[in-house]
Amino acid sequence: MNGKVTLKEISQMAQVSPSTVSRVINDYPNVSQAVRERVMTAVRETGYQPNPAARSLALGKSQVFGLIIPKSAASVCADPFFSYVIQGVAAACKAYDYVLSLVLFHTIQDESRSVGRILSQQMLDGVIMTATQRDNQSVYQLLDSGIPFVLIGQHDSDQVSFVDSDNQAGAYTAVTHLIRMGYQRIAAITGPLNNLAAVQRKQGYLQALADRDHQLDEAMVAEGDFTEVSGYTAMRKLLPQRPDAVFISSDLMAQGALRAIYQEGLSVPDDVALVGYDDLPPAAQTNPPLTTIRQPIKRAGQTAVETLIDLLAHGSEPPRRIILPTELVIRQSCSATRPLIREVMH
Amino acid sequence: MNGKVTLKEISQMAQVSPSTVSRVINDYPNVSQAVRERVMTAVRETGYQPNPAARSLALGKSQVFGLIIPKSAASVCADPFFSYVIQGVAAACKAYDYVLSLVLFHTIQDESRSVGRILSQQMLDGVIMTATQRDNQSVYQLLDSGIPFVLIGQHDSDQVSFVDSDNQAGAYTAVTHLIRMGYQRIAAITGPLNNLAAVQRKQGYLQALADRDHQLDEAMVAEGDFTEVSGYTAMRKLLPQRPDAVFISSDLMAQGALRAIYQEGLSVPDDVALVGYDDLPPAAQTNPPLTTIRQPIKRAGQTAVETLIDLLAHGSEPPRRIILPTELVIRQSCSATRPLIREVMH
DNA sequence: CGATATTGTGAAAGCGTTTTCAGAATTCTA
DNA sequence: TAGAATTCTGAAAACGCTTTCACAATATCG
Repeated sequence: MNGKVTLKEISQMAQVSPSTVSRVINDYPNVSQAVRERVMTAVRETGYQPNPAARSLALGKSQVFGLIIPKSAASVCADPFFSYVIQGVAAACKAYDYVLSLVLFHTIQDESRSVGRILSQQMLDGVIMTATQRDNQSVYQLLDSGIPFVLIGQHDSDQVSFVDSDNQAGAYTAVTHLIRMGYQRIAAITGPLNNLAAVQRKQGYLQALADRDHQLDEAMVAEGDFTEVSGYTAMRKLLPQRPDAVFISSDLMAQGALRAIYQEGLSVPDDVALVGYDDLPPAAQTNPPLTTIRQPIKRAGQTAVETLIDLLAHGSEPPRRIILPTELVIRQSCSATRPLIREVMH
Repeated sequence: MNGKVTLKEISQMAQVSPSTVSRVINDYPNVSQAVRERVMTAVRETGYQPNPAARSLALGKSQVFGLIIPKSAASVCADPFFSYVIQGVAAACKAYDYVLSLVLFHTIQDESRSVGRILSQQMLDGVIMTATQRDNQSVYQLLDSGIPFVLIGQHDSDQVSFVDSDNQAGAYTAVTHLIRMGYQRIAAITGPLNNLAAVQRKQGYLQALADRDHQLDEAMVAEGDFTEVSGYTAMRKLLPQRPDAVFISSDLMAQGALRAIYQEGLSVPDDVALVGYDDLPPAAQTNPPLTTIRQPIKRAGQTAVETLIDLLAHGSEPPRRIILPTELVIRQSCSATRPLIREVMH
């Protein structure tokens, strides 16, 4: 139908100046009722929509936020974590009247070259990025570019604003729970250790063991990369050590671990207890349902948007560092009865 | 660092006119080598990035495509289908040098009000939308707006360009497979019947039964809404009819059905065989792995982008109607040995 | 009722690009 | 080597909006 009627044409139809039309469509005061109505009529009749590019140009801002997810295609699809991040960010953008522009990087080479292009292809008022490898350059590129910028997850640089959950505390809680339940040989499957969150969760695990005088056995720790398959592989590596419980740094890896355990004909939680991390819906649908650490992922997305708006309003200094709490969710993948049995056995 | 150096400043630094700078940064011919280098130097020194809003305004296009997913927050997160659509569209956008803007509608009220706002908030060169309820107005709004527009999934209107997979044929293949395997009491769990794809799959089911002279029993068909929970509920409704096989219109619902079956202490495929639809990765990770109909979802996303570019280049008439093939993927959720057993029993 | 504050309106100058047009400088042709 | 063809370059007008400024019209005050 329309698509190309301009403000000037409206102004002619309504017999007023362009300035006045602008005032009307932006709801400014100081326009007489009569004129306002004449303009609104013309707007309605023509289906006029202001041209966003022109508006951005005049205003010097676009009302668009970018969300950058530097992950391989496969991971983004397979890991519901990203669905929730996207969802949270999208919802908050909408609530605050921003448009969301989504950028998925597929390969790492892709990545560093692309940050510049993203910024030049589109006028973005700010950027949110999910955490990435520790040595990744994109963070510095964004920092250098001067664009307001919030990371979901942490980074080594202390200049970045970020939103994250308390990884170490979450892991600590999970492992402490296992210890309290009486498990003795507690293994761990970590995320990729070039990822800060993975490191922090591992530290929580180690700390919990240390605080309760449990021995650390290096062979009881296997590194995964947050994928289902890596959980499977790691668990196969761990099984010969005969752990009676495993703390796993993501639910998705826990699903892989489950596969490996069943394949050996063992049962959960009787032979091996499991605690996961994330508490995304699939966690409740495994068999048995997973005990896990709930991360408020959607809320992190939302908070990231709010933080970005804060940066826009009050400047990027000092960087905001927001840590959201986690929560232990108890389901059936570690037995509630086990400690009783143990005590009887003593 | 930068962020606000303009073309005009570059032109002063390089002692040339703005027109020439524009020519250089857009790689036009007819610029002397000397001048070109002077300009490039200035660009490099300042870290100049052209302002995308100004460019869009001058060019009359933005290089931005919108992807609209009119779904509740919950479904988008829980159903990997959408991850794959997003992934496919994002990858293709990047390949063709478009920026992707993502819009998730959370509620239906949201939806119809919003289409107009989306178009006015951002300058979009085209829109891709995933299928929605049949009576939904958004499609007509988009059509009316005149913006180039491709639907992923079909619609009643014959004016829309769309990309879809062959739902009816896929379902037909699945059910025929079950019949060939010797199953007799074949039930179905459909998607929400206000969704065209759901209807087409149901029709494929009915057709396959009819073609092989199987009786249709209304009580053997239950309607779900593509969610896990609805699969669970539907399966519970179906179980009293003692089906020996069920065709389920999405893998996610099949997972729910599995839960219901296990809860009754029955086994798959010995008591009930299952065929799903989609073949997203979770399908291979269920226990047992799901036989299912593979839909090329990522490719549909990619094709949608390509179609949109085609519309841009050659106009929207006539509407493009693209149907992608599906494929039967055989795994363990329906027994390969069953027909033999049956024949022995006869 | 004249002076002053307030409200309503339009002209015009941006915002940062691209592009058309014309003119200047260079190269080619015979 | 004169003329024509070609290659470079810049001035200026768009693109469609917002906003400042000035001014007219109206309302308010003592």
